[in-house]
Amino acid sequence: MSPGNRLPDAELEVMQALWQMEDYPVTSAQLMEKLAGRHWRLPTLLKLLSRLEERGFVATQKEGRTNYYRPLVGEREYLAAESGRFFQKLHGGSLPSLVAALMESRSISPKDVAELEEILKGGKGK
Amino acid sequence: MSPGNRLPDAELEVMQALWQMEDYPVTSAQLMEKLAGRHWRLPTLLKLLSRLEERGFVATQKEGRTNYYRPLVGEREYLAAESGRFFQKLHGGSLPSLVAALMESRSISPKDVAELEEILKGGKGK
DNA sequence: TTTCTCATTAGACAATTGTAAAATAAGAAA
DNA sequence: TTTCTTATTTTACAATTGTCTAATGAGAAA
Repeated sequence: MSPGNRLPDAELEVMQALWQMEDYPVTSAQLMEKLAGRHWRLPTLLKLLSRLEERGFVATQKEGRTNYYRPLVGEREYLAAESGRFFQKLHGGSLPSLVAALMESRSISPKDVAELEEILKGGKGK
Repeated sequence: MSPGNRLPDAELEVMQALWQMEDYPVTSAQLMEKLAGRHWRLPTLLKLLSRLEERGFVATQKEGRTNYYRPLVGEREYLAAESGRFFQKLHGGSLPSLVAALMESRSISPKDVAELEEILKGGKGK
């Protein structure tokens, strides 16, 4: 089944760190390192991981005192679901509306869009 | 100053209803009508409006017993800010990533993108 | 002017989120 | 086997959100 809901910001950050890992499973120590910038206390990260487990986003496997984590939901999968929701909710499914907003926020330029078009030419057309 | 933060879902819905109104100011009764589908109790809507006022999203002006509301933040403005945030946070500012996600969620087709390109040709280029 | 109506404001409350201090517990070290 | 370490789990808590019910209050109706 697909990711049903938006993740809270802090949990999303943990998932993003997890998705960046080279291989699985990983320990909380490895995640702490990747998330060093957040200056979280270890229990904070662990709590977020346990909530992510409840949500079905990560699987935990314990070996003695240590926990090993791996993602159950892929990044592509989550980005697709969440982007679709955002697109519908805020732009009513209008691509021109979305692109206009991104240009207005100076997030993209017309050139970006043109380049994108190039890439899509020859895509799995329909 | 620009809209600093993401609006909670319920408040966003109120703003969307407000943005759809023909002319301002409007009363809570008119908003209730536009939001009929939500089946909110009147105090619920009023509370959301008061929170939106605190945030600086709407201006309230009271005439005797009645309140009149008008948006202080425009839809374009909010969509630009929020879309930019979303784009950065989830896609790291990568348009290909965003478009791929939208295609994967079946929210758009390559044709949509092609049409968009048409529209942009002749845009305020650079 | 007394009372009724109904919009607005105040309170209230449970659920969610962000973050961490205190309590556990299972190996490691003595 | 006794004690120390330190990852994990429990608790805790304040802030935010979604929705209401109860309390107000200002015109309208009597």
